[in-house]
Amino acid sequence: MATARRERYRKQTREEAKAVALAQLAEAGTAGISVNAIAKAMGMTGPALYRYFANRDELLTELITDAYRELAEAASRAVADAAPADRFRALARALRDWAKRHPDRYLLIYGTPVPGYQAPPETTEIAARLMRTILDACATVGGAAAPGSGTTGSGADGAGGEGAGGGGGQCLTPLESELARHLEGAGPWVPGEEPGGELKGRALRTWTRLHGVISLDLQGHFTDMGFDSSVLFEAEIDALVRGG
Amino acid sequence: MATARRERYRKQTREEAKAVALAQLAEAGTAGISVNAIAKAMGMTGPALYRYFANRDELLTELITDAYRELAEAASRAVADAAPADRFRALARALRDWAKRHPDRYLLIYGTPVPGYQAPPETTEIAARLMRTILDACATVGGAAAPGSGTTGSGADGAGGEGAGGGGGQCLTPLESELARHLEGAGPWVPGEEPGGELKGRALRTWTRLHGVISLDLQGHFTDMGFDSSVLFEAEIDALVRGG
DNA sequence: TCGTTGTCGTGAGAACTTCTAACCAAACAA
DNA sequence: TTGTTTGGTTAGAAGTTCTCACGACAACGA
Repeated sequence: MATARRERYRKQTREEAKAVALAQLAEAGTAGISVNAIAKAMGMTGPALYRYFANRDELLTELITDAYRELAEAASRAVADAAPADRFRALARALRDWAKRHPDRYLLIYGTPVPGYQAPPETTEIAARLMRTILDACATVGGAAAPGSGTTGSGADGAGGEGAGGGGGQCLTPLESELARHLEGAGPWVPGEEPGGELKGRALRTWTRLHGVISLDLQGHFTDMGFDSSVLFEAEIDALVRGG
Repeated sequence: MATARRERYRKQTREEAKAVALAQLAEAGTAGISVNAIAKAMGMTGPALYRYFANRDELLTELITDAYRELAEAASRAVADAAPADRFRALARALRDWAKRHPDRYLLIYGTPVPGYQAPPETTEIAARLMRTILDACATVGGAAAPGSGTTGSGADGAGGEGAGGGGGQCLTPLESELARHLEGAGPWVPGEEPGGELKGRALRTWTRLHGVISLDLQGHFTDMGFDSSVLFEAEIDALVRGG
């Protein structure tokens, strides 16, 4: 099995190329990633890299799926490490922490797509895994107690989220209930048993709300507004565990 | 004043160039905008366009500020045309409608920024105008009735949003109140009198939440999930007018 | 040990890109 | 009419992605 050496070497240079690409991404954005420059930084000429990546897009795609996988892993690890009652907050904070630690990579996943770009099937598989994590975490907050649409989620141990305030949580607005009904029959989001419409609605809200503050924060739209974005983020977490 | 002819002609070709650029943007993204190709489509050679735009970035910047201005105008027009009680919903829908009508231009404003890029001062002026519109619309929903931090917003005619459901709206979670306190002293967001912290918090929540579903929708992250994003959007509007 | 095979890297080059420089003609101003 | 400004051209530098033909070298079978 001397051919294993080659395999290892091949993988090694691919990883090195991706590392250099990440450095370029951080300091000059997606457009700043140059195959030629990467090769030069690695001590070889441009065309040599085409032995390892078919074209620039393949390299970019690999960067995207890697980032996506890491984000999903950070999320599920945070959930696994937290006490049941803290899972939802831990998930939210893990998402934001990862994004703040790797802003360019987060925007690589959730940033502006190229019109013709088709996400590879592996990406959708990772998306499903992340969605599973979000759904499970949502099921731990207040969950399963709601009437009507049955939340057939998996880990539904109703621990509830330290209800400190006054108003009754978990009461959906009319349109939120309509959303739950609308989502009831929505296609297979995750492998395994499909959760109920209300749980899906909660997951969707957490996803979009957290992404809303994270992305605007990363893109610098909060600069010069004189406030700490983490306070806003924590308030949104609070609103989510409260409002369902 | 024969020089006015030249001024007019100059403006005209600039507009034509931007129109061609928008077409390229729609079908190939930001990276697909080529000065050379634009010039060729207009019937001239590449370098000729450099008489009208200093470089590619200036053209891009003009596209961004144009889009930003149009979005802000669409928002304020929608608010102005709506009855006081419907202003908030009208604003939210106007933002989404414009984004769905011009997806690439919305992502030009709120999409992935180039690391070195510095937004021109006019951009921040437009951002302030849009924030003013959002703040005013937020002041019409439930507003001004909250105790504590005084909402010194301008058009605060408390019409309220058709409270159909049961639970009492406008009760902030502990962390939402903390956000309001935190925002109380935040720097000058808008020209004129500065609104109170609670109102700012509401505006911030509507901004980030609406952007969250709009951007994920435009970037195609909802495809193959089998639901109508407008239902989610309406539910989020509902949650905003309810939860403050 | 020799010969074959497959992989890796090189330099050359095509077809692009942005952007500068030099030049020319037409339109405007005095 | 003369002079200046403006808009267009071609040429070219420096960069990009990516293909191709060639040489060098390691791995493998006989």
